[in-house]
Amino acid sequence: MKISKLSQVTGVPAKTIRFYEETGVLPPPKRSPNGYRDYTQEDIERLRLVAGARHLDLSLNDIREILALRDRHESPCRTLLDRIRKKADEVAESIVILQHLETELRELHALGLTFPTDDIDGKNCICHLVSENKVVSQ
Amino acid sequence: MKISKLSQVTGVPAKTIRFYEETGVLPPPKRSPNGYRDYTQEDIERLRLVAGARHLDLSLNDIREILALRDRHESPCRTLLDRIRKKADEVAESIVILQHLETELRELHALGLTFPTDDIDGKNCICHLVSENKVVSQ
DNA sequence: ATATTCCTTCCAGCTACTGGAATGTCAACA
DNA sequence: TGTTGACATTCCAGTAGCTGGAAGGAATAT
Repeated sequence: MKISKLSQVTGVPAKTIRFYEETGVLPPPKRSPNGYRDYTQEDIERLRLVAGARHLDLSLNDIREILALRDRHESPCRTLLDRIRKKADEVAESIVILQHLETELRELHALGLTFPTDDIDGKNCICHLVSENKVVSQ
Repeated sequence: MKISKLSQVTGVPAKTIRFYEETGVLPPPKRSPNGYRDYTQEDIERLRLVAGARHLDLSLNDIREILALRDRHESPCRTLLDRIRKKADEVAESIVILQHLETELRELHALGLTFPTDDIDGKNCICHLVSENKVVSQ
């Protein structure tokens, strides 16, 4: 199976497949006599696992580790579960940070709307607020 | 004022200050006879604006634009307000995406916990779920 | 004199791709 | 047979925003 076919069945761009190979996420596949990459059914499964894990926003480093376990015929399930939990925690943290950030942005925006926007040197200028430490909390 | 002082009063690492200069966010400052960068009060204000905007997660491109307006003695307040609103919208979007992701991760984790984690080839293996399209929704 | 700290420049690396150039291969069609 | 078009290959560079480190010069304290 050529790279375009693998790309099609997995939804992963060919560019990205080559990139995964180059960075050790996927093993170099056999080559056809013409030099084209020739993938097997196993490659599909492996790439599907990679794509699934990426969809969960696991890092390529995590994925490399998980696949390495698999290649040593150890079940990566425990490790994978750990990473998923850890990732969920990280995501939860990010959400909190972003919620604060959104609040801050909306408040600053609302405050800015009450100002004349052209007094570049005035204390009321939005630019001034942006450089204020009071506003730049956290 | 040397770079370490500017770094100290703004909280921006010296490395980052040099990086900002290199990438056109900050203008090259005067140099002392010994070749050291020599900053003024204005540089403090400018860097504070940059740091404040970065804290709001505005991009360096946005910030460069805003500062360019300022350097042309136009008030960047309207532009800045626009960017802040746009950024708030983007952040809101990210939050929704991350919330979905967290839900998915928690569900997958909970589901994974109910499986034997060692049947590497079994249908119940968490790895299998990760590569399933059903789970990889969105 | 020496030790320490600060300054300089430059180069490399991080994450996960993506775009593009230059070139090669293959199948179909006139 | 020639040519077109869709694929394939490699390699290089760029994205965002820094950060780390090496090699060397300069200022300060003991």
